Amino acid sequence: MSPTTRLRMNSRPITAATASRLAPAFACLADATRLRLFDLVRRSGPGGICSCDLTEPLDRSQPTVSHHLKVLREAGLVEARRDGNWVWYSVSPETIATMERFLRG
Amino acid sequence: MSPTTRLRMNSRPITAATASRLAPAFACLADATRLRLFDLVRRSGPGGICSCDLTEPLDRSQPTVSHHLKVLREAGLVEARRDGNWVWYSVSPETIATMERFLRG
DNA sequence: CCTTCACATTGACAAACGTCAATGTAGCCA
DNA sequence: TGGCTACATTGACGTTTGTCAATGTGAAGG
Repeated sequence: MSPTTRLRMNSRPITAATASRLAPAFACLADATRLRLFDLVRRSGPGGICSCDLTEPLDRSQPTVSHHLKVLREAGLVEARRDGNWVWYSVSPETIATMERFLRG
Repeated sequence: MSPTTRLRMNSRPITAATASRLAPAFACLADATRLRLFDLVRRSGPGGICSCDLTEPLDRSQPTVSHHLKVLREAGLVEARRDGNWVWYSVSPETIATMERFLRG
């Protein structure tokens, strides 16, 4: 018989469905470029940062940065606000808080 | 001139090197199966959980579970302790704490 | 209109990833 | 020694991912 069969768990493990909702959020920060991108957006404060100011510090092409911003936006890590020609990105705190709660256990 | 050129940042953004060290930790939890695997290990408490008790609740083959455990171990999220034929896995808290600090900002 | 600027989308490609069947390895016990 | 058990490794496969060049879109200014 397997050794932990009779061990009691502290609480229920997360379901496969919950994991499938949580994993994409972690996947957002699984790439170094995207992690730095998120970091830059977060440090820009509540006003946000313009997309055009992100290409140079990341040393990536404009389409690549645009792609990563889309991934971050669709996962709910950042939000975009249009102002004329410019698009300002800022942090959307809810998903980050969910990830933090999971890590805390 | 770009709109945020003269904005002052709260502090320095993380370097590319730091991001390259942090991203693999997030990549560990970027897959739903591996996230559930980590969750199961964590809930098993300080004594850890035996590898053979992880295959069935995850509905994955034994080599797949073994592979994911290796990824988690090499990233410093879990640690393994051998006891005869069995291998017990438990959480290694340091990397998780680093991820948590990053999320907190 | 026409141009320019900021940003998004498409298409393509190499690299990385998740998965399993098959096989290998190491420890226990008779 | 031989066999059984728990786990690791290998090899192969289709899928996903990060990247950029080329192109598209939409808003502002003349």
